[in-house]
Amino acid sequence: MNSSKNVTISDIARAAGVSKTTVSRYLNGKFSMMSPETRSRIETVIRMTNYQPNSLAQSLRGHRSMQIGIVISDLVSPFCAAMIRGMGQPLLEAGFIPLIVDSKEDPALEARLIQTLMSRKVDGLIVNTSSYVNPDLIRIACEGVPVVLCDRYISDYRFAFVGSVHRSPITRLVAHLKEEGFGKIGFFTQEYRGNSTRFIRRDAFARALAEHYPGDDSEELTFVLDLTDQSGTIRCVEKLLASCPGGVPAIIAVNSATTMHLLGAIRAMGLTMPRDIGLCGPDDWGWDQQYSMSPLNYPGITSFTVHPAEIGALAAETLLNMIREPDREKRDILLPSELLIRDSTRLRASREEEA
Amino acid sequence: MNSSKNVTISDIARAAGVSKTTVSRYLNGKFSMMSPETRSRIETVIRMTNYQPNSLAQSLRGHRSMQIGIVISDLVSPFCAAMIRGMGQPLLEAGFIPLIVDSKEDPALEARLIQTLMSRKVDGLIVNTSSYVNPDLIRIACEGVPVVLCDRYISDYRFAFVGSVHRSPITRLVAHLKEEGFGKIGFFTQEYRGNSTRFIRRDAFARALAEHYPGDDSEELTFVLDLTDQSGTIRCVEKLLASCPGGVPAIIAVNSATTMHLLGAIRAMGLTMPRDIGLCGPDDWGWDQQYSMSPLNYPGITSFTVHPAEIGALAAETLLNMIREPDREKRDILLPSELLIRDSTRLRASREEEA
DNA sequence: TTGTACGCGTTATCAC
DNA sequence: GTGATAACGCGTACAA
Repeated sequence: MNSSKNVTISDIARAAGVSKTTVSRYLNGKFSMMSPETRSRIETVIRMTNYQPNSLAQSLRGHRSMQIGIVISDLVSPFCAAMIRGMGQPLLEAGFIPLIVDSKEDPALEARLIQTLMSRKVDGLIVNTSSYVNPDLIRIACEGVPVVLCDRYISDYRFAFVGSVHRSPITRLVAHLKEEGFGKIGFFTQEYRGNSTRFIRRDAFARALAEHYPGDDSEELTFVLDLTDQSGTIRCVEKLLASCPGGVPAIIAVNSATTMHLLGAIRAMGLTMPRDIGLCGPDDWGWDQQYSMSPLNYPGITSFTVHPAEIGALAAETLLNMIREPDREKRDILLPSELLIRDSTRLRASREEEA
Repeated sequence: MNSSKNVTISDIARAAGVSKTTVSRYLNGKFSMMSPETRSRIETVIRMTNYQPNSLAQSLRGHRSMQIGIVISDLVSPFCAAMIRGMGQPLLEAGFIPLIVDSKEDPALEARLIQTLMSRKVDGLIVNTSSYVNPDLIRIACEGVPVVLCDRYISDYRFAFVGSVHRSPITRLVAHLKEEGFGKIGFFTQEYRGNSTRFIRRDAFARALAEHYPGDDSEELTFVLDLTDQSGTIRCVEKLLASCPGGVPAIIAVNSATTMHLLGAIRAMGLTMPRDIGLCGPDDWGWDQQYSMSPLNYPGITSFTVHPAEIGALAAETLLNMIREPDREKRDILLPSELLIRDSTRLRASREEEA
């Protein structure tokens, strides 16, 4: 959008010797309403000038901006990046352009950004929220703007939601670790209050522990890490090891960032997996699908699949449906997960090998 | 932007008992042009309705969309994600909103996306290109739309450019490896033609090799990998090992994705660093700054710093300057890099330890 | 200090 | 088949 004069529909009309109306009809494919020769005249002029209609004017006139606001909690996380990529295709194909903003896990910033998007007149909102309470968002939804929540949800309101199954993979992981003979399981997490995903995973851990390790206290075995503090993490791992004398403990990491972090800690401590300690967690980043030889694969780390790109794509499609048919009932979509057992938790096999 | 009637400037005017003009003045902070009481009346009404001006109409009227197009080559790469994050702050603070699109390293898609952005009337373009030739982009720049290239450049035209120093870090790396006593250096890269960054790094390797390893052929020692083919990579590593009988070879990886990939391969082959092989490369992802214990740190991998977020921020600021002062001369900005020597290439120290 | 009237580039309605 | 014309919501000469 520049100071230099842009070619408009009137210019085309004048050059083709027709009226704006006819050009507009041409642009919207109403070819049956004009003679073949005017059609081709217009076509030629448009070709020559490579004219493109001003979508701002179209939006103003048509009351639809064809813009979708996307609020993401942490753009640099591979999980979020993959979700965003997943959203792009369906939106662009439907003629919408995403306005992507990054709240950096800051609820206050998130609120401001949502305001910004609203004043830009977006036709809908996909929110991967940093908040757990967000009255503004609820108000917006009530005012009739289609909103889809993505991966994380908010209390006090039933939004359309697309995410992953979080509970059952953790449950199966605990059962698997028990079966392999691990003596103790620690759940290593980032701060999990105010984050529905972490909260559910940690809750699933607590319940599974009660079933498979009846004596253990899930409070004591939940370690809340600061991913920038390496020595703190090492102390937590040491504590877990000390709590399991004569046995081998295992770690369930709450997400991939924590897994990577622990991978570093375990190597720094000179521990061998699974002989000294087990490690497993979600593959939130979808790296299993993308890279054949990520650090998650060698040495193989037991994980369960998450599908961020698919979540994003489904969220976008859900939103598009809401825009097309506003009164359709909304239904949550939860993507299933698959367990991938790898060496980092194959304790029995490793023992047999040594014997 | 919904079917339900939105509150407009006329509504505010009517409610406050003034004209649209006065409200408009209020919105643009021209308080000196109205009496204190009308000002407060307007303020009240706007509060009550939480009215926000329609930015579409503002843009149409003012010939500035306050939108910046961002074309990224690979959104899911941590490097690109960090660049985008860096752009966000300056743009939003200046009142612009980024329209982010992902070309997925596809030049044809890139061209289409740029068209889309132009028809959305963006006020400027930041392009992290997937092409090496792009006449459309050159045409757009010539038509007066401000364009900044980011990290990668295009042939045949002098765009404003923000990127990293690529040549000297590789040179210093080769010198370092020579000094440590590595017998051979292999340059492991993804396809590097049509990618200015990879091309420069590989060229720097060739020149440095000629200086420090006069006999070696840089052609033979350049290995072009497919990051989805693990066995192919392993064969390349084996070839490098075989070419260095009685000595220890080292690998320079062209980027972080390749480094991660090689890390997996080396572990899968059961090799120990630096005893059996050396490994180093750029930290394109800025993980050194972000995570205290990334897999790059344990075991420590020698790397040189790259600053994607800073590149993004500087690119955004450069573009804003171009918008504000169109005729200012454009100057390339190249961010410096720092070498971080870690265990993966400390061959001498490792030998002394063993002795 | 305040208001009127026009134009930004489109599309939809209605008339020819 | 084609074309005036009136919106869409806002900013700004110009007038009062």
